[in-house]
Amino acid sequence: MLGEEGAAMAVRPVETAESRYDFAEIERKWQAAWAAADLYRTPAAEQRPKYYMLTMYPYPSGDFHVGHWYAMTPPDVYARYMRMRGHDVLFPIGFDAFGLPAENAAIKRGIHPRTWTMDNIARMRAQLRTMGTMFDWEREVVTCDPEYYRWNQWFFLRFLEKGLAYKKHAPVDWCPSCQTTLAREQVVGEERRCERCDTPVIRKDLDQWFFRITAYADELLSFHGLDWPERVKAMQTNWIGRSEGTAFAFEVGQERFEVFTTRIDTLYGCSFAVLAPEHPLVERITTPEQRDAVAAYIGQASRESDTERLSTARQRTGVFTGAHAKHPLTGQPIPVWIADYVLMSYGTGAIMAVPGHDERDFDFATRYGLPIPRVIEGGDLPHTGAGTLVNSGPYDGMTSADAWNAIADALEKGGIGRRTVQYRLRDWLISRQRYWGTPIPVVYCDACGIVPVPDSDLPVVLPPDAEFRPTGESPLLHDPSFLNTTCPKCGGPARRETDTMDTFVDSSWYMYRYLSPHDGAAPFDPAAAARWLPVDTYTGGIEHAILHLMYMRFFTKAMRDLGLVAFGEPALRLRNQGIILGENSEKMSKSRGNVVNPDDLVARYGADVVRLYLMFIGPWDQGGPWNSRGIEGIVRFQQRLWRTCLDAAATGGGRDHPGDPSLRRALHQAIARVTADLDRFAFNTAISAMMTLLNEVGAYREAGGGNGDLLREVMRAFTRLIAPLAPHQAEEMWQRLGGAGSVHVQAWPEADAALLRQERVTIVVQVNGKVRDRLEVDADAPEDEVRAAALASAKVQAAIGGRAVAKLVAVPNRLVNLVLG
RNA sequence: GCCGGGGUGGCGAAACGGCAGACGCGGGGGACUUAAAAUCCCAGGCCGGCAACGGCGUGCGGGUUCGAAUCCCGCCCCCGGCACCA
Repeated sequence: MLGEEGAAMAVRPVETAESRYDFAEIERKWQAAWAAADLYRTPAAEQRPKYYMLTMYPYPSGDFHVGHWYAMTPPDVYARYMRMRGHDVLFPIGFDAFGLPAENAAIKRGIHPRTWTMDNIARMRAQLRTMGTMFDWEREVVTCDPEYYRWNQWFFLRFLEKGLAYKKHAPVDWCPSCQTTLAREQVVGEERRCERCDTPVIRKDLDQWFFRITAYADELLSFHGLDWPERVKAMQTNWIGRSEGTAFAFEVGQERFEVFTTRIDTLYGCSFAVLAPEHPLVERITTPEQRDAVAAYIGQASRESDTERLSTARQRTGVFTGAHAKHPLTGQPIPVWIADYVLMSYGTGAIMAVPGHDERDFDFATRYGLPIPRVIEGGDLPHTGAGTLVNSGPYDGMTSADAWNAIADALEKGGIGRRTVQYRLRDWLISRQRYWGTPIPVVYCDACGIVPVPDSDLPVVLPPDAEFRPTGESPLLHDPSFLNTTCPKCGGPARRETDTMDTFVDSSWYMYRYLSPHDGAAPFDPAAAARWLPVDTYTGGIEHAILHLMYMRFFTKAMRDLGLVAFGEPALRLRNQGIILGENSEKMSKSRGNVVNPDDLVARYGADVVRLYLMFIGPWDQGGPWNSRGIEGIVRFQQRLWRTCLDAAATGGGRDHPGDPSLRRALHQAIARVTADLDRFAFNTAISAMMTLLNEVGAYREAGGGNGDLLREVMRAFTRLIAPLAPHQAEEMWQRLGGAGSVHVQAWPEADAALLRQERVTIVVQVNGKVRDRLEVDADAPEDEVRAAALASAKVQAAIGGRAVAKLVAVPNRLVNLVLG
């Protein structure tokens, strides 16, 4: 071509071998450059507003799968974005390094858990680097390091002092496969299976350590000031299970037992009472004639597993104790039964039965021929709703709501009962009968009993030369050097606690440890905490909705009450990722053969494309199936963006073109959209806005636009917009476009409202709400002008068909609706 | 049963109460090429029609409104959580 191109000739970038974007080379280059320049070090001095971006630290299982990439990309994007928006960003990473898989590897293959764990961590660190993440590795936390877990022990001791940690003999859940007890939260589903390994748990009576999370039950119900998904809040609320009711006692001769009810308004309908088979009073009140039947029933109930008890749920069974209790208001004797539909673990383990107005009591009464009185009018029995009271002495004629209060008042006045609140939430069982966890820092002394290990003796370190037995028993039980110690109080011989802590203890406060990961004097540096906490945005999987996220909230509240921090919530905003499914829309698994390996993807497409594609699939909290065709669309986008960038760099001078203003407007529209979309974690629409902008640049070139200055202006801004999502390519583009320094420390572009304004706008003309024509008019044209133009339209006139226009609705710059009479 | 979230083209999905289907995938047509790949362009909800155009369309039935995917009421279905919780 000679000199300047023919004026109207389309100028568009051409694909050549040289213009192909070489992701492998470029990604390697910039990852090395960033590391050498320490680009992602958290700023030490306070200069700009802080932003603490946190993602749930991974378990070092050995390899990241594509789900980890899906989980890790948005926090990285957001951290980069907030940095460009002018914040000092803290974006740390670490490893949740204690846990059973490491111990299983030790038992099976003779590798020490520490070796297994640290090897995995090394491999996963490298993978996280190939993703192009901006984690600050200087702050890495590895929870199996004594330097970390000593502070678990320190917190345990503080909790012990505060009465927030205690030991109790209690019926607990035991996983026979993991060979340890579990917290109630770790037993899932109707079949009561171990959350980790899916084995049905069994009940055991053991001495175990608990954290008193129930002390914060009410406070945990308040999510005030938290921007968390409804789903998570609902799950926690449901788990805590608060219910308001009335507690009162029944007298049985000299004995008495308390019951809890939420339906005190139905008290006059109580025709019998039921105790849980395990209730301590059963033995004392059972009459001699009933003794054999009761003993047989209790024996049968205790032999049955929970699963069996549940499978016969519809067939309610029970046995009469022979005893009678006195109705607190009528004084009538009512029979006392035992039945396994009453649980010892909830409320008081005893109930007042109101068969007329409760399904379960109705079934039971029907089966055993007990009376079913009606105390609320209307409908067939059982009638469980509210209504007007009958057969209720002085309360007849009252509504349920009024009677509820009146009867509660009467019981309180008579000293018989009181209003009270019950929770389903139980205290957090933290004892684990495993080796690979934090030793619980107490010793047992024959003279002094349970003695806490003094702070100065921390950490209590796991013995490194443990012997892992094929039986799966904790090596700590058989390690004399660990087991035998002296009592810190009396100096006599003592024995160490061999239980270790639930690994959820580790994860309950790791966001604090990132502030000063090597601090030898305190769990975290208070000055750093004041600067950075609480976490501004926290991301992770929905599977932790109850477990980790509730424990973490509890820890922060306990730390606040210990005077360690000034706030009560650790994370202000929470966002959950969805799950990436296999190409066949099923869960990815080796057995299904639909696993997508991220290392293969990175080798084939590069990290930027994988990041972009994962974010483009759809709303992040929704997840979705992998699509190997879909990622090719992102490859095309990447290549087209690259060619457009080279083209912009090579195009000369400021040759004006009539398309210039609309291209510049397209840029500012894209800036506005991408900014708003990233703010709301809508990565898919942010990317589509960038694709639209790229299409606009293509159309501009297609139409002969050749203003090189404008093209570079657009592409420099574009480069900054895409920098959080495709950090490597953006860095390379930034350099090619003549930008100084790293693109990742540039200021985020700002949309100019004046440039967003259009000179001409398209107005939709509706007749009776149906679109009949479109008009192009000047922006902000006066209404009567628009109205005249609308009425002048032949299409509109045809639709009106000579009828009268009764009403005209005009929305400026948008539409006119003609309503016919 | 209770709680939470959904239901929009062939597919993934967009849409402050104001042009439904942006953006992308797939399929279709075309340009370039000896050919293919790559790239670029065009069309693209469904039905009728060569077309202009018309009708119908956001799970179903009502309602509010000049105007509803969006708000309200009543259902249906799907996903997730909890579930003998007194």
